[in-house]
Amino acid sequence: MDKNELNEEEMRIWHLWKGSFQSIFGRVVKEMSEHTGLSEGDYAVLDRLVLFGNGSLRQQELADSMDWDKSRLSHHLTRMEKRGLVTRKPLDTDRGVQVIITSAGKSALDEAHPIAAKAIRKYFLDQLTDQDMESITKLAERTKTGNSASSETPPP
Amino acid sequence: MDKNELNEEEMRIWHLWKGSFQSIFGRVVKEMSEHTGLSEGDYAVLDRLVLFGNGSLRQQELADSMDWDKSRLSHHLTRMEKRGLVTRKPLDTDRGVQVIITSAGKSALDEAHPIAAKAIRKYFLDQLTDQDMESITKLAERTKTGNSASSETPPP
DNA sequence: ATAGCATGGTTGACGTGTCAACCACAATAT
DNA sequence: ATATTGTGGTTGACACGTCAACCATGCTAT
Repeated sequence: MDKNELNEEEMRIWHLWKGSFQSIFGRVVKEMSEHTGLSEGDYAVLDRLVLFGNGSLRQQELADSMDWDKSRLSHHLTRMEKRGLVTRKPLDTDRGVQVIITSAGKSALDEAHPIAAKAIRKYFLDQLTDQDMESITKLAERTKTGNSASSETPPP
Repeated sequence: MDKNELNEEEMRIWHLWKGSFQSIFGRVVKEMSEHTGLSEGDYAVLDRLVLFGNGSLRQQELADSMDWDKSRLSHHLTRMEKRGLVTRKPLDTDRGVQVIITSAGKSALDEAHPIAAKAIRKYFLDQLTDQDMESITKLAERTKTGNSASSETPPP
């Protein structure tokens, strides 16, 4: 096999894998955002705030738990703050910032949960065989890097 | 099982699947763009131009083959044109537009091919067992929609 | 004291994506 | 003649992501 190009079979696998992920994931995300007004990022932020911080986390912890860099999170929180989903409060102990979910954010999250669950079932889980699940699990283990902070059940 | 929420196991599978795709795909794309200056979209456009059109296609055909809407493609081509990777020429038969790869575009594509192949091998193919491949193939078949135009070997 | 560095964040510029509105023109329908 | 619909594409606004530069502050080493 020439290491510098892919044969038919290799291409096929790569594109099937890429294609099914993007198609399935796209449908889930679209259904979520259409029915809740929350983007994937919004949902991830809100879910972590209540799951890991009981409603608030410092910005750096939030960034780590999502594997987002600080800049991305800063921009995203600015947009979310503008929409009233979260608040930011500077800490005095430290130069850190505390991110706090608002009641509007909490409501949005509560509404989003069942919708996300249904979409994930419909487009993903219902299509999986036991073999698929085993395969997914093992591949994830095999390709895991120093996957630090994401040890608990994170959002979609 | 409550249809309105996901249990631990369902969550776990969903996040493993999402996580490994994004991690692997991210590494491939990053390696490609770092070593070639082409984004995933650039590469996809250029590859289809030569593969399906021997160097040129009308814009609508290109859009269909990539499953991009016309607006997305229009914006992307504007940027690519600015960088000298493609040219656009209006057709007189029709109100269509012909998209033509430039020699710079062709060179960039030629350089990108082996780099893409190596990255896809390193981060994806080398990690797959036969069972994974079977699983990927079957899941793709199971979730396929009216998948119209993308019948041939498309780029990353 | 002061220079260097790490921490925690913000900002601006720019590439990428999506949506809705628009435009030019042709083919039909009323 | 005038309106409707379809085709093929552009445009502007705005959400999202990434990168590099910046800022304030505190810690360490000289």
